[in-house]
Amino acid sequence: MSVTIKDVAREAGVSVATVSRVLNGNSSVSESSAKLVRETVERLGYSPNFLGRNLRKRSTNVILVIMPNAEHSLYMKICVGMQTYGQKHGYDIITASSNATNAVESRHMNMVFNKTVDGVVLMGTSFDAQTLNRLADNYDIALCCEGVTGANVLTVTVDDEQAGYDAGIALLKKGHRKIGFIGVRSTALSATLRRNGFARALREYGLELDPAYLYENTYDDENGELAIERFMSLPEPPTAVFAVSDLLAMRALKKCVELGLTVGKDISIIGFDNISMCELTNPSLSTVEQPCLKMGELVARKLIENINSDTKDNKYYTVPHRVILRGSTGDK
Amino acid sequence: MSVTIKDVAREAGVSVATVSRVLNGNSSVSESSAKLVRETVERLGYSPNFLGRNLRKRSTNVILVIMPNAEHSLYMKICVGMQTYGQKHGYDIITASSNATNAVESRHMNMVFNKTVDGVVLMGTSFDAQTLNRLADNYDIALCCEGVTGANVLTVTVDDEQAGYDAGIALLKKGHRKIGFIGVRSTALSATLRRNGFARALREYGLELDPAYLYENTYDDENGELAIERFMSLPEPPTAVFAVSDLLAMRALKKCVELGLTVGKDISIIGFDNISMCELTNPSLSTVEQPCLKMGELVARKLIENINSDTKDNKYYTVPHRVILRGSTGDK
DNA sequence: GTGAAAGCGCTAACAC
DNA sequence: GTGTTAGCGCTTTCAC
Repeated sequence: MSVTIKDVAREAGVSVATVSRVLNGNSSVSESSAKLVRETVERLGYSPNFLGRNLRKRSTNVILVIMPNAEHSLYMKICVGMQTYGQKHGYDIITASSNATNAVESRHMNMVFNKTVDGVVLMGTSFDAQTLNRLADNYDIALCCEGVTGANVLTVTVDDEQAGYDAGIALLKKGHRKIGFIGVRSTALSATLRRNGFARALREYGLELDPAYLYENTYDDENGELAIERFMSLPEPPTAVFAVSDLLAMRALKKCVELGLTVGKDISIIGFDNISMCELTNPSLSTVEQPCLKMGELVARKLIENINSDTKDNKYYTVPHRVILRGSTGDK
Repeated sequence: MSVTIKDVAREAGVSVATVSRVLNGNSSVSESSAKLVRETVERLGYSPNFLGRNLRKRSTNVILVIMPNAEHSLYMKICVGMQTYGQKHGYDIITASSNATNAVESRHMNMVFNKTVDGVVLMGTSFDAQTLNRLADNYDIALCCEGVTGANVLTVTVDDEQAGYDAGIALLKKGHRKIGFIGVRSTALSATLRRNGFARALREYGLELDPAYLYENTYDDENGELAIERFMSLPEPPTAVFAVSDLLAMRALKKCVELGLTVGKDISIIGFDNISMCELTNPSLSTVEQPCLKMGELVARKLIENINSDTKDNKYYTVPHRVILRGSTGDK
């Protein structure tokens, strides 16, 4: 049924080694044999079986990305960046989603253990530092978007603390002094770092992070709405809000509009990520951009370098973020 | 370095065949050997190499999904549905994006040819019917979301014509008679079918599809805005708009708001897909839901059945859609 | 119930 | 420049 290298060799009247050489193009083959082989490959519609090839080579040139939520366009954009780099260097990127559960994440990690893939990128993992370090000893793994304290593992993120600071400064510069913070309470570092940076910005203006202006729960966008409800019930509601994700911010924005507020005037909102949807809200949403393509390319490059080297680079890389002001933020 | 079945066999003092039998649990092995093997597997941290296993079994239990645009949450949601079914039946789902270009799609198809995956689902393909039929003869492939006329290939979509009809009727029932249509001009069937259904609804109310109310270009969301600009410059602008995708509809909605229109009152808008973002616009967006999870499960089930059978089911399946009315549609 | 051995399709070391 | 052959890790027949 399926045509193999043997069939090609027999048809072309050469050995399988010659066919293999032509296909891989590293060893020297006479032009006449090469031509003959290429023609035969074409004629039979032969495509090398990668299971055989990879088994022999002990590598697959495939990288797995495990993400908590495949419906979040941020992650998929990063994958596009990885693909861009991977394509140029002979690697395929495949994805799997863990629904942010450890059990599913572990299941997918089997693809690393059983050599289905050469390496894995974890976009926000449920593994702890100790586990990650143990894994990194034996396999090529990288973290992206979300670092883990104490994990001595290749990591690519934005500088979340600085990004939080920059978002805060952007609002402070617009004259806002009462600023609500919609965060996430979890083991995840990034949300905490963003809050820390935000608090640093406030301090620079002689302000403290008022607990009343602090709403922290999960990334579920419903919390954007709940936060606004809480903030607006205060005697002195904030005039601006910083949310650690665009989805939270969008839901907050929607709630504000429903409450009759003019966003960008009565209240300013800034999100985080710069998903494409930011430009489709009314008004469009200010945000802190994560350079997804750049992040994807960097993590792919570093991971592939690790795969092909015996000295692992387990450094922590940060990529530049960028505050983007749109209609949802205005002067106080 | 990597521990193999041989190591386990040696350590446990049994043959590799016995280890294999224990691992696969089909053949009969004495309880004592089985226990011994399991303990040794545990102790050595053994994980079977899938390349070896798959090479021998001539299958990988992996299905590839090729989608034109990985950032579209619709596709990812369908993948979640596929995963749900796949997980229960021992299949992994991996994804790749083609950026809607034939070259990239073809490149990814290599994973099918070289046996890296057992089958493939194409979410809107650039291959023509003839090519698809030829491929389907030799490989297990399925189309999802978007059928191809003349392709005798397993396909799962909503009934696009009926869905277009239902969307039209929903607006007509609200009293609208001047309805703009934002469509897509391409080889893709679905957009055309939706327009046909929409036209059928109009005819039922004694109306014709007015070319002035017809804007057809690409899925690029910018067209939502351009369409509204065109419609609103007409002497008699439409009082409602039906767009063949939520993204087009959202961009149209945004433009209407910018023009000072009250969406849901001055103008009604209905989209297509029911992506989660529909509830985050202001007002929230009416739409025609594609049952992503159901579609994913169905296409996974049918494709896996095909993979494991020698008689291929190449039928065209439709799944039920649903009109969801939200704030963006109101009475005329 | 268990082991020996063949072989899945391929690459690469070795011989010529 | 080319062919022969071992072997990647696994499953599965075939003996016993």
